[in-house]
Amino acid sequence: MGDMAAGPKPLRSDAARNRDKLLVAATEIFADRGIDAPLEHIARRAGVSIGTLYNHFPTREALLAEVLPQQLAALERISADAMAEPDPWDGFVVFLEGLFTLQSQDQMLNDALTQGFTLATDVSQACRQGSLDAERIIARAQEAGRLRADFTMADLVTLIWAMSQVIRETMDSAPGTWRRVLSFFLDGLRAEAAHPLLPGAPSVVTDNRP
Amino acid sequence: MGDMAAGPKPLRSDAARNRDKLLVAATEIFADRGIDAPLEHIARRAGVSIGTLYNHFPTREALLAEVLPQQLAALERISADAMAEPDPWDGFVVFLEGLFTLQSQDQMLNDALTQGFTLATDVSQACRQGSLDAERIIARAQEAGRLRADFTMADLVTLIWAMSQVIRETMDSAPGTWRRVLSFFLDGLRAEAAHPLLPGAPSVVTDNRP
DNA sequence: GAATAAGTTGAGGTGTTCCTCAAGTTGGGC
DNA sequence: GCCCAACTTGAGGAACACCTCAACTTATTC
Repeated sequence: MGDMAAGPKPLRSDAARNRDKLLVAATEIFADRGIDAPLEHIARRAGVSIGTLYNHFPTREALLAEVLPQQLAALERISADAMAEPDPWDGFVVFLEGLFTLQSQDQMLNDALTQGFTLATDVSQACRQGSLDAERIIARAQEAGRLRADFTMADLVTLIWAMSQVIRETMDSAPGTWRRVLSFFLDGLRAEAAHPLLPGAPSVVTDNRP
Repeated sequence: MGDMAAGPKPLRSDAARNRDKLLVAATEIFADRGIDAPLEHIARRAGVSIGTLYNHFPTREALLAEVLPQQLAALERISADAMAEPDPWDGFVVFLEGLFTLQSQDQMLNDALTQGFTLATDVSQACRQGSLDAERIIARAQEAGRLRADFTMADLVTLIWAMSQVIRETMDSAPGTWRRVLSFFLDGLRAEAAHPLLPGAPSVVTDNRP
């Protein structure tokens, strides 16, 4: 009764348990080894054979598609916090700080946002949602005359690329370095700091990734 | 007579030819495949067996140590140009533009500067020389009151990390993007743009790499 | 033009990760 | 308690990159 909409198939109890163990293991391993961590490590950590992993998740992307959105959800909370900030510039800053804090805590997220928008549909879907939020935060700060007018969504993507590397490189030796870089960068994003772009810099930004 | 100071050993003619072919091939392959390119590719491009490559260069680092400084030399010319610029700020900008132009033209250099000061002694030696030049350029711009006072050499290293990723990511799809990011960043580095750092940002910079 | 030291070769061993599949195990309905 | 579909297992094949070394080739010297 009522399992008409259950869709796929009910899993056997042991299979369900293994699936969960795999998801937990994947979350951990991906978080600190990054998105390219060997799947064998995940299977081992889950106490399960590699065959079982492939049984449940035929590709690495399938596994990521289950694990990533969970982390990506944190991003929505951050967007909300940012919009809740009364001052639009502060909101923009809160958003960036939150975003990079997440990235610095989770290598998977860092990789995902970098390599990224090139992943499984579920994932890029979540990214797209994040993009919309970001766009609103940017627009609000610009309308208030606080954020320089020529800053675009594509520039945010580029900034994410830049910071992802800084985070990767300093995570162990000097965590927090990214806050310093961000401070400098933010000072260049204030409306009153804006100078003409360097000659040769593209002024029309072809959207970086679809 | 007079080969007392010749040091190592005179190479046989064919060996010398092969060595040259290897260096040329390495320069090309490293430049567009990056520092981790398979050594087999280099041997093949040189028209020589993999054994011969290992014969001449026992490790990847040994090969890099011959090829990199050659490219790194371009950096010295850029430093010179920068110091020749009458305006200290312009000099600073010229230096950064030159540096990143090099990086965007040569994946090897990009990787080397990123991963980098962790390489063979010859290489890190050359880096150290570059560091000294950079330090002078920074100091000059700061003494003129143009570059914000809290910008350090370690921040330059961090900036290089950041830009290396931007360059890697946009090289094919949108080259020149790095100029846009640099424009924004520079606007944050002007003395008059300086605001207090974000809370949590390290204000004393432990030198990033030895 | 022989002799030989110098140099070259590439098949093959090592290690890593990917992924598959035939054989074995087990949950759960009867 | 039996049975079978569902699930698990891990050895092993494929791909790639590393590096070595015994057998071969060649430049040079006399």
